Amino acid sequence: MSSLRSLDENLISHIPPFRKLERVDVREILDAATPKRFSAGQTIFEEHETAERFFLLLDGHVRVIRTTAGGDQVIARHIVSGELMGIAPAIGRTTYPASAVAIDDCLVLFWPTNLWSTFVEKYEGFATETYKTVGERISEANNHILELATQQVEQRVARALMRLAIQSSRTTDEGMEIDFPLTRQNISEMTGTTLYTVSRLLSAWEKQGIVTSGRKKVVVTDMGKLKSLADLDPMANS
Amino acid sequence: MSSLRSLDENLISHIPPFRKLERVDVREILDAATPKRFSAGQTIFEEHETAERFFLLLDGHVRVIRTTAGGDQVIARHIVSGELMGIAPAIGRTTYPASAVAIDDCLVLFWPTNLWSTFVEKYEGFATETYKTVGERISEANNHILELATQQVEQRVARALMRLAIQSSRTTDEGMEIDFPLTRQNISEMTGTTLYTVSRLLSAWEKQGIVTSGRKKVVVTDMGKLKSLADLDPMANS
DNA sequence: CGAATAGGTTGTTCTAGCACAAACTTCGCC
DNA sequence: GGCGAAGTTTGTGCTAGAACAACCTATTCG
Repeated sequence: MSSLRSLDENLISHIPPFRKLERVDVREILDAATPKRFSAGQTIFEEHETAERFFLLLDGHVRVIRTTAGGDQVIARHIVSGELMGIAPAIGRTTYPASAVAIDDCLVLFWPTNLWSTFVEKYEGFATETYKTVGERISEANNHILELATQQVEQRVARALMRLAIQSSRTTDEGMEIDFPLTRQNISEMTGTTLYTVSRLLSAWEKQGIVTSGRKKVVVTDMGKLKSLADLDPMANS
Repeated sequence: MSSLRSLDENLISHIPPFRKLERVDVREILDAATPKRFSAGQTIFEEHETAERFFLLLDGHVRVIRTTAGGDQVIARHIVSGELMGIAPAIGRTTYPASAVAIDDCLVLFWPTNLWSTFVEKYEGFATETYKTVGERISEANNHILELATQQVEQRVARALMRLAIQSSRTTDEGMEIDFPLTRQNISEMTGTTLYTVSRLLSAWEKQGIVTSGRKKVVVTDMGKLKSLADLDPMANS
């Protein structure tokens, strides 16, 4: 009760889907929300499971994962604070299309799925903003397809690191440090390659001063060079 | 005028987004629509172009294409009759995310984009149905990513053909014939490989009685075998 | 504190499938 | 009815990157 009351309106009032709302509406939405903590490694929801809730990540990082029949894992995306997740109802699904696991300790709010339609009808701008989010995720997915179909492993890994650095890093004196634990294996699951190849690439890049990396840690020290690797056209050898 | 009046309500009344509508509503929607023909090879809309219209394909087949900076093409999906396309407004975009070209002669209806919000508000079930469509396309895209990241070329091509055969084929005495012109090059652009590799695969499969193929033509003669190729787990060699 | 475990590196081998080349077939069209 | 363009086949390299193996280094936890 007291923990519910303690949810501050500023927590969510700046987040896109809620940005255009009146203070009272935000209050209402918060009152309907349940906050929950997940510790690193915990599963927030599972692929194929009935989507009984949708979530807003307030703090921490979440990995969205799909698994093949053969047991291979693919990391579809990373969710950072301020993003909605598990929004199956938005796209007419009753079931989650992927699993979500907490990378570090996370704080989320969640609502029962049946409230989705209420939100969409009642709160001006909520629908448009979330559909914009959906649209962005479609574009991301399509770009990912384009990359997998046309680019070399080196470029794909370069792009993946660039995106992560832009999406979720802190700037240190070394450069842009990706601010959640990230293994070679993780990177390989984002790019459709093997942890060995990623390891070799990182080693090579470290020698060229493009990145610094350690156990579960990657720092981009020269974004310019990384970008030029990502943009390299493999066909342009004329 | 007379061509407009000639649009029959049965044309669209059975199509998911319109299925739940009253006859009058269907009439209204048809009256707002412009019909247009495209001949084989014509571009219906182009990637990055401002999305001024959304379309319903009434007859024919459309290829949805994305092009990389390096000039490579990727076929994102095929649209068959009865499907909406160019629905950028549904996902909060003002611009088309891909190009659409007519594979054979096509008949489409289109509406100005600004009618989208009217449709969503005014017609019960239109929103839910279209968001379901959006959801299906997201799933498709994610499956495609999974495939590209984890499967061998042979499986990807097998799957692509399976899907096409299911989605758009006529049954002849030979088997399921994909009912629009489809080249080796096209298949390679759907699966992220080269036309040479596709050609070799088709030749091999033809010898095994799985497919029959000719110029711009593919017939699946043994869906069961094709499916077992698609499902083959490359890791399962123990 | 020391063993177990998770993560990382690097060498070696091997092959799927790309690249390029060349010839063949089918089709549309003047 | 024959020419050119578009589509297909097949052969011959060749290499990116997967697979496997072995070893190393942090971390964690009893």
